[in-house]
Amino acid sequence: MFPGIDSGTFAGPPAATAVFTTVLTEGPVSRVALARRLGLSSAAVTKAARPLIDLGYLHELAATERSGPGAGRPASPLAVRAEREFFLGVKITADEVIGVVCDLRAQVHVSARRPLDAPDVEAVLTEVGRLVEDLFDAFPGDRSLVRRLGLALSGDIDRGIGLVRYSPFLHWRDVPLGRLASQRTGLAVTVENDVKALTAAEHWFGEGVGAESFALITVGTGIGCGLVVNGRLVSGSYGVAGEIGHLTVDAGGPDCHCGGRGCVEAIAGTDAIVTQARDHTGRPDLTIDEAVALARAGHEQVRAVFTRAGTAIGCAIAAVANLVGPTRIVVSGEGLAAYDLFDSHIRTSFERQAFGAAARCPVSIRPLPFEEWARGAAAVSIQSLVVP
Amino acid sequence: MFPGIDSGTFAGPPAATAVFTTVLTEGPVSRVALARRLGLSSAAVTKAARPLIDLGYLHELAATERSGPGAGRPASPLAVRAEREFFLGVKITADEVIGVVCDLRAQVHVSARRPLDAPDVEAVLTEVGRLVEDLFDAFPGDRSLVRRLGLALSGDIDRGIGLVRYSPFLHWRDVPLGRLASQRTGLAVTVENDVKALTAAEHWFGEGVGAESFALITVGTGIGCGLVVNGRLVSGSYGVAGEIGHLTVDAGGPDCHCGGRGCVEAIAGTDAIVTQARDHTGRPDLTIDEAVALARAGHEQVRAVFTRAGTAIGCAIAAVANLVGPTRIVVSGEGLAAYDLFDSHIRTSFERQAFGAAARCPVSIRPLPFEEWARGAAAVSIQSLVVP
DNA sequence: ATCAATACTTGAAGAAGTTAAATATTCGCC
DNA sequence: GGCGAATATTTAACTTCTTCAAGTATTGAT
Repeated sequence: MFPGIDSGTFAGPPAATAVFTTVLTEGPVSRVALARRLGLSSAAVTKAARPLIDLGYLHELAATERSGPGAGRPASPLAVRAEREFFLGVKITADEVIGVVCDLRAQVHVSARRPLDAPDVEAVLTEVGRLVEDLFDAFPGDRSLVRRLGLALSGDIDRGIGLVRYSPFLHWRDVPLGRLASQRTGLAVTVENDVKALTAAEHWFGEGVGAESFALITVGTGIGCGLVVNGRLVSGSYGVAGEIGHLTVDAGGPDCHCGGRGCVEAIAGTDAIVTQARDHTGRPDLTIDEAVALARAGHEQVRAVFTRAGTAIGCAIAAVANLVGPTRIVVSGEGLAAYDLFDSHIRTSFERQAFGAAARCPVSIRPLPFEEWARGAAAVSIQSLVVP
Repeated sequence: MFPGIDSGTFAGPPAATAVFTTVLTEGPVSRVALARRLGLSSAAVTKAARPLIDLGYLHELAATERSGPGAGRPASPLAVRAEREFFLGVKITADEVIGVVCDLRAQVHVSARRPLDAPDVEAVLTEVGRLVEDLFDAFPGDRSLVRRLGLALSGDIDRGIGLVRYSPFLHWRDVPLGRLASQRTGLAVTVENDVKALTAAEHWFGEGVGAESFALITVGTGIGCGLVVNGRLVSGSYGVAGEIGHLTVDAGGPDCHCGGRGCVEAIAGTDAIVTQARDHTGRPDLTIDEAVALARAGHEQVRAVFTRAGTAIGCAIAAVANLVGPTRIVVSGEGLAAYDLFDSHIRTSFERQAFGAAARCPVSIRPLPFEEWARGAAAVSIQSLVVP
């Protein structure tokens, strides 16, 4: 029924899957609360939970809080035994691979990175293999508790079969990365688009928990978007989804390499910001960090570049909110290291452009440590354990 | 188990619902094909289908085509008995109510309309009541086969409880239209936003059949969008979804009443087209029909207005395609009566703006008879029978 | 006529969930 | 300290739905 450590996937009756997923994502919950939440009888929850407890995936917490006004038996909340199993997550970029080891609750225990010099399949597999070894070496726990590896990279990915359909930055087409990495490492491998992986992580373990629908906007060199609608990740039929980088947001904006004009990416992408800051300072070698420093120091024109970028991002978010109406929105990415320069402008612009009540949608804005991408990959791997 | 004509909702075991929905939407299918399609055993399909046949909702068709290479018992495809039950659908606009009677397959049998002079709740209920009477009078079949009424109107609607949260054009807030109309007519009433209703109709009975995800763009006075993602209609958390009218699509476009500039609606909305045509002809009383006639007759500048509108619509579609990646797209609405003036420009612009393979997404463009809106309402009513 | 192929049906067996009753644990109150 | 009300969990009998395996039905090809 439920798998021992050796069996491949984790398939059980629907109720068991629902119970496990809910406990995993929504923290310790009593059986009665689970029953209410999932529309099951409490008897069904008891039965579904037992094998999960026997296998060590769940355990009972000591009763803590008193519930009602007066009396009653205290609940014994079910919680995930986070250290029952560990998961590897690796993000592949053009010039390095970044990896983490996470527990069942997607907490990072170990991380590592390796440079990547050639983008060919063999080189990537080799470096991923070495990175996995590094992670295993650094991992203090029992190796046999690690059976799964998630890979995340930018591009058109078929998660179901672990196929990289097309990766522009690696120049790959139709590479069966899942199968290859599995042969190389001996682990069960999942492959997912990086933005979608991050969205999945946020959906199960971050701010998206409990939201019927939400949107994750990533700001960096490019501007991306991951969507969850009706509780499910949006995949897109033709390998395309969440492409918001080339939405027009500023009628009088700069030309974009896509051929359009005033695209978000041409205003708020990291490269665009650097280019604009260089123009305004006359320093052709200005870096993004220097631009941030200048803006913080009060350089009017450079500051205006960030203001404009924040406004552009706000417009893009509003477009997403108007179209799909998410319950909440998270804005994240390396590009938000200069968070303080963006925050208020993103919000103001969003609220002005959002339609009616959509403006009330909570928006979280926060920078994203680079390891988060790898954690996203691990999160997908965790999902693949629960919902194969 | 399954309802006789008197019982309220149509709730059965999951397999029965799945079988009925599939036969309803995907035409005659054999039991074996259903089993494969739904991941059930053929025994389960047989058992699920029996009560549906007994109740007259399904029937067996004569075997028609030979299947495989040589031999085998021919299939007896299951089909919906379309005239087993009929459904009323009514679209409410600012100045009239339009109604239809549809069969189970959403084929229109009767239609009617009545003017509406006051937009207050009482007046609308009265006219809807009269329209229902008109439809009943004109309906040639047995009245007892009609038990359900769908209402569709623009605005923020809670379909679940039949509540009109906010309707700008009627100036309504929190009107429990479902309950009121049910009391008035004695029918089971569903209420849905008009664009979503049309999307639902297209999803079950139109070009959206079988598509995991698709988008319906309506072009008229406003520009709207209905979405189906992962097989489910997108509702939006704050009463907002599918608002694409104010996407910026033309950097140098005209000002829009929303405060922005170059919005789709300010370029391709019916009012915007008329305004532009008036400017170009110097005739302040020009109607939309006259503008269409002029364009068809070759009036350069007026023609250019339509070209520009088509281009703007194409941009908007591309934005939707890039964000959610639908399997297919339908562009429709009264505004496309001048279909021939738009078609190629919409396509060209869409293909230019769509990202990568998304440009391959099939786009259907066609005008929409006004009764289709009422049919959409009826379709929601049909859905409410099957999936309460 | 017989065989192979395919479609459908049947009845026994099994899985998953429900209801109702029993058990467990607490609080407030005497 | 004991008792009753309140809440949580478990147990056991039962219901429902589904599959499995074996049979029946119907056809084309030989």
